[in-house]
Amino acid sequence: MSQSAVSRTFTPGASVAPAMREKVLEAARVLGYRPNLIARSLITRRSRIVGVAVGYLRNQFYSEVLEVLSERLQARGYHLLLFIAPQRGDADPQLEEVLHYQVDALVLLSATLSSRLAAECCANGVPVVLFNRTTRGAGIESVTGDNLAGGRRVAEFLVAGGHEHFAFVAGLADSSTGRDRERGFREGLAAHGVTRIERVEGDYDFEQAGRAADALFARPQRPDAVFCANDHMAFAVMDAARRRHGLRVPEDVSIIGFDDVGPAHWAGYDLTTYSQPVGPMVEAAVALLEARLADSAAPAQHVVVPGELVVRGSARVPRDIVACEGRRVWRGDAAPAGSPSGRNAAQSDLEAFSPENGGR
Amino acid sequence: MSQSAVSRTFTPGASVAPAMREKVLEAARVLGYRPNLIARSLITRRSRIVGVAVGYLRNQFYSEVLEVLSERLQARGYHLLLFIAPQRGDADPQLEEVLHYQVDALVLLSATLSSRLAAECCANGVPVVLFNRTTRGAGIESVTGDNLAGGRRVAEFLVAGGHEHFAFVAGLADSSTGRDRERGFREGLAAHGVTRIERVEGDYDFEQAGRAADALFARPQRPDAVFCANDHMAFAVMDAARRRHGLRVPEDVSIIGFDDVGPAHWAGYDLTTYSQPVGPMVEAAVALLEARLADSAAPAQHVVVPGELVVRGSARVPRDIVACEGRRVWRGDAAPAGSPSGRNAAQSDLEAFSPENGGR
DNA sequence: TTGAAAGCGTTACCAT
DNA sequence: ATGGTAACGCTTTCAA
Repeated sequence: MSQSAVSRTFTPGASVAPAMREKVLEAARVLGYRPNLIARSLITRRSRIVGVAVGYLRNQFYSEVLEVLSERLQARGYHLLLFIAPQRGDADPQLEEVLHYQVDALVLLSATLSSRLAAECCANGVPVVLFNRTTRGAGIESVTGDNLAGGRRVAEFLVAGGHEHFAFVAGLADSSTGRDRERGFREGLAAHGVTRIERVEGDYDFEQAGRAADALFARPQRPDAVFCANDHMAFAVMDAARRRHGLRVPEDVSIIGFDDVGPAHWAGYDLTTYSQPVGPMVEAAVALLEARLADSAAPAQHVVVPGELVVRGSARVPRDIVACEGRRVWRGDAAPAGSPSGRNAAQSDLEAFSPENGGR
Repeated sequence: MSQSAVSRTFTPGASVAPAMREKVLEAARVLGYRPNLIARSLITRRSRIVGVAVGYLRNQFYSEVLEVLSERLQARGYHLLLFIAPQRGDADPQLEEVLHYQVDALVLLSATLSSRLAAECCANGVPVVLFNRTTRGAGIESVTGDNLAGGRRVAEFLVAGGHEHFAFVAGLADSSTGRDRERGFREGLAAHGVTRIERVEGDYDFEQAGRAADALFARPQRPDAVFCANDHMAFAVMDAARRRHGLRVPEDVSIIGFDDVGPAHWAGYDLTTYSQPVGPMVEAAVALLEARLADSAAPAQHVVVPGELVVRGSARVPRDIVACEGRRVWRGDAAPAGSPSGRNAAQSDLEAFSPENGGR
């Protein structure tokens, strides 16, 4: 039988007689033959490989995203060539190699990876999706959480909780995500006349955030409300507060993060945080990718996926907090329309405050 | 200029005149030309791609391994095609697709992935390295921590700490790793005449481990020493003990894990655990891979990388504990020869017990 | 429905 | 040192 027959057998929907099909399949079984996808991609000019670059996996947010992204992409028949940026030094030259594999698209999973490369890919006709980051450059898709609204809502919540001395643990300076969270936070506080905010740099790094917190808690006017640019740093800040400065959380100091990663609901931290819903964010990224792959002329979009304030035990709660479906919600000014409120919800879920559910 | 000239320009160490080299490079710059690694691999029959399959990334051990593995592989010019096994259902058919990309080797990063596929690859001449798992099947390389010794040492430590009622939170039944840890634990206890061990199934899953712990702590004879088959489950067990059963750790119950993942040293958990050193384990895996790639007839090896008991605050310590270089070590019976002990070490590092260093 | 032949971008080999 | 050409394993096009 001919090459063509074999090709058709392994091409879904090709016209091949059942008899021939069986013959080919049988021969393949005997010979241990597998179609070589690399050779295929040479002629079809589609590798069905998506390059994924990520800064670090220690921040669980990225592990979670990678896990879901991989699942969704695999479900659509894509495979994923992983690139993890080295700790120190410029990642670009190495990342560039990924492009040599003729990836169909590139997902940049990091608040900090260079956008020079993104622009270059884009110029070469390789769709790029920035995940958890934006850029001004045209033609580049991006998906982020609602950093601005999140920062603002955290500010509202902390003000309503009666806090007086505010601090912000920043990420990296060249991260649009961190900047937006900070801007939202500042705007939210400014709306209540608060302009003085202690600021330290955590660099999105656990150890560095711990040191920054040490400095913060040693200042003469110790803050009683700390907003961290992500959960990963918030854990370090909580460690510093409780273990090294003898502070009780939230009695002495309230700490709030951003992302709502897995460990945020672990009892050891029980972190109040603003969520970035991984499922919807990944779904948006994949949709953007497919749209672009189908029509390369489609205009680049920037999708903002809404999150919510997840009220747990690491921050003092305002008096008007309410229990709803086993969790605490705070309406504040910014609650979505139609969200439950008032006595009924509170009534029906009073057990929400039992220790099992995050009461403190 | 010819194709050959271009090829040589991009082949390190090929003989090409500087003038020609420049000419080619200049043309490439103008045209935006990049060598197509896919086409190259078609002829060289080496893709420089390593397939990496992993069960889940929520267990930080695997995120950490993936991060280091990626770094080491990239440093050697390999790239990594990632496959994450879906939560439910058989992963084999999907994983099989990875093989169609002509990967140079396959790393199975999971205590539970099927070994049928491993055998098949091996038959096709694709080297396979099992990471954190072994198999009886011949021809398959593997790297594990010292599960047996670890389990035994944990047993010794808990006995020396004066515990009386022991429990084991198991992983999955078809995991050689989990079985070895349990066997070591049982042997270690048996050496001291303890044969009664409460056993629950945690399935390597956070939620399941939490439920298992709930059952455990509700039993009439509550254990005062719990060994968990990995850290990931130990966190859940600690949460259950402290939050849902009002138990103090380690006063009421000692909890010990296995792996020494990042969060184990976070103050919220401060977990005593037996380490699996990620760096050396990955190094071993890569060495195995390269040896096999260089000489495909080399006999398969099974490398066991030694770990150590990392003494922190989640388990009651024996009286003969000693401070050494900022950390607590317990000599017990199993200490490596030449490890520091006695008054000098203890003396020189008394500050090891300050709060900053994990004292409790 | 099937087969023959061209061609995808590269390297290997052999001439020059 | 350089160029020509075959080959890698596949899909595509065209003819039968």
